Amino acid sequence: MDVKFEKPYDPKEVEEKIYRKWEESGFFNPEKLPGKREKPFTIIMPPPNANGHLHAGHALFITLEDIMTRFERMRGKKALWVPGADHAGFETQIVYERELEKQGRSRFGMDPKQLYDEILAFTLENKKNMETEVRAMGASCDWSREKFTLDQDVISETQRTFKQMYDDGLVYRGSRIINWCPKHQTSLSDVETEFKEQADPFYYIKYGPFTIATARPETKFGDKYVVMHPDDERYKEYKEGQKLEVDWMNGKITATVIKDEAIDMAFGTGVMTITPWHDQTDFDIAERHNLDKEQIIDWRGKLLPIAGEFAGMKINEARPKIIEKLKEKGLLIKVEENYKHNVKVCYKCGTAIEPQIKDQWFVKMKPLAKMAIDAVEAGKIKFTPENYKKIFLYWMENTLDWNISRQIVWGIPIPAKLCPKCKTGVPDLDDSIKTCPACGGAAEKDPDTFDTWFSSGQWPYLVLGYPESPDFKNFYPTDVMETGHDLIFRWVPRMVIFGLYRTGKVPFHTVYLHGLVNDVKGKKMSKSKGNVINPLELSKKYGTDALRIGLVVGNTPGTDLALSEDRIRGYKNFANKIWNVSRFVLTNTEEADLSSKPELTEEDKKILDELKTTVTDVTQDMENFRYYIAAEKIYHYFWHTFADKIIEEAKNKIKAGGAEKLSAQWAIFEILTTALKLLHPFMPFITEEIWPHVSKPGNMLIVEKYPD
RNA sequence: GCGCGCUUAGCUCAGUGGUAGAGCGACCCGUUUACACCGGGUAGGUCCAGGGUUCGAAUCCUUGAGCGCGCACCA
Repeated sequence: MDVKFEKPYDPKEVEEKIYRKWEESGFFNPEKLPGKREKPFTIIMPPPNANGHLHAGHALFITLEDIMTRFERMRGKKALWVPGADHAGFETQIVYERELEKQGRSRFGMDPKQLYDEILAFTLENKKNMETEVRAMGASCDWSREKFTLDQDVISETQRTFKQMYDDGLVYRGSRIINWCPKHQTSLSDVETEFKEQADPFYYIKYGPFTIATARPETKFGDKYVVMHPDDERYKEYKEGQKLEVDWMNGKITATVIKDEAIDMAFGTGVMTITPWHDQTDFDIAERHNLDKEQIIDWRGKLLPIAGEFAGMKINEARPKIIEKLKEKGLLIKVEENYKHNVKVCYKCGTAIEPQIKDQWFVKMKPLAKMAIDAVEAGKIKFTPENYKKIFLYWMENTLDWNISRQIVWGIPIPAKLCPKCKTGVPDLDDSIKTCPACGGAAEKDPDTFDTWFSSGQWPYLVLGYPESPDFKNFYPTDVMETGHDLIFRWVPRMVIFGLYRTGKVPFHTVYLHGLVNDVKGKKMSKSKGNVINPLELSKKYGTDALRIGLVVGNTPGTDLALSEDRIRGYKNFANKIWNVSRFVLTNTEEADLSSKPELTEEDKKILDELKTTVTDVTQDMENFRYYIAAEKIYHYFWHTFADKIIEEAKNKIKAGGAEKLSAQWAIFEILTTALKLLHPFMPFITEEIWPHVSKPGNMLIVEKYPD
């Protein structure tokens, strides 16, 4: 045995070399694994965005998924972990727009083709960085199967899904209220918006015989319907459909009385006027009563000619002027300052969302959600932690139709033709439709792209080459979907829905949701706060193994982690401990003949029984996704039982010589090799580095059999 | 408003019916060749509060308080 270890352990020298060794071995590819392996174990990696560098959250998910993969590989499964890269539509386009801004350019007015090509080049560059960083984390994923979300087969299959859903009546073209971001000039789905609490003045305005209240006077120019609850005694003299002459912002108008139960009698005066074009509730009321809808604010957030002298003004500029005018006209009754309400904003830029009516493609969610609910209730998908099942079901039961059109170039084109005349839209996969099937007019290509989640929701089966590839037959459904708990709404339900819809099977059997990685104070990391911890730096400073186990120990699924450097430093010391224990064991067993099991002392038998108990215990935790506790148990056993007690006592036994010595040598050697195997999923580099010294040169721990 | 969590040692958090745990930090002692990236030891907790179930509750039930998160609404 060769015991020429340097001291202390230096991860820098080891990690790259070991990773290369793994890649050259081919063992990341399940087909190249040694031995007969029947059962597959599959994880599809949530593809990191190819628009920047890895952050701490990536480091955590790579570690967890690598632990799962390495564990199952060592247990003799055909382990497959497929890496990917996400073009990340809207997100990447925003990142690139910032780049453009820095150069004094803007995407608006740019030729779409040129913009697309520039973003593509930018993305491919970042993709390379991202891949290098995933490797640096020790990910044992099969690079030969890597997929990019804009690979041609992914695009084609995504587009086919769209067509199929249209044919099945699950996708429709609709003129409905959507979330419009005036800065980014695109519509957004509900999960791409957030609510921000804001304090604004609340204006009480005279509207004929009524008083209405609003925080948004600038939308009120076209309000010609006044709505109250049918049971409201205060207004029972007014009848549905009754017309009233009202002196309004820009002169006299005719208002119509509408009765609708959506009105909250207790709120404000119990009367409101509606702006169907710019408000969901108002839109719904207008739909129910078949009322006119008129656009007041344009796509850039400026007032239209209906606003009279205010036309062309931005909302914030117009508002005080409008209030001034209302005052002059004697229409302003009172102002309540500091009215707190929630404003919907774009989740990326924080700009107030302007609801608008727009012709878009929508997915009818109810029937799809039903399939997902049934699958989960039938136990076909399990959640870790379990309470996310409730959250999943709750969301699924309350889902709304999903707008999948985006007015950005960076994405998968919606394969459809639109008729500018009659607004009809039809899918067209092979660009063969030239005239509108409804009115015969010239059909134009839909310039929009899909919401990223429309394609990434199909990721599990697209990655495996659905429907033709043998990989799909061999590895689908996958075993685990491991992702952040913030994606429980954005991503997980869509994968379940699409998986069931297109393949008839759930895409995965287990959903493991990790928490967010926050800074040491538990605050969310963000560039603007300057509290971002770069995992690559930690890896360089303390070693990847230390980073990995530091991210996992005590980190229960679903719970956010406050990451401190101290924590990682502690595990660097542990790596060094492993190193030194290995040196000790090797130097003290070097001349011993351990080719066959010697007669063991009673005490050593007991020690080895205890090892077995630990193995069983840890294995059970591993099988049940309790990595946070498994890691801690191995750590504790290795350091405070093995190193502090067993080895300390072994020193005397070795000195004593004879049978006692040989027994002790056998025991410590056995414990070391077993412990290295248990540790390998968590700390793959150092354990792999040591392995040839305790095994035969050339043997690799990555494919050793997990102890039992 | 609805939903989901959390509240345990100075800090970060495990534990989830049977005499309170870890890491980090603090304090004291110790350089016996695997390791000072170390070893030995010490201090520190009415396990948020009240009520209940139980032989026994940090753990189960119930009420309440505080905190966090998600969803929805807000004319």
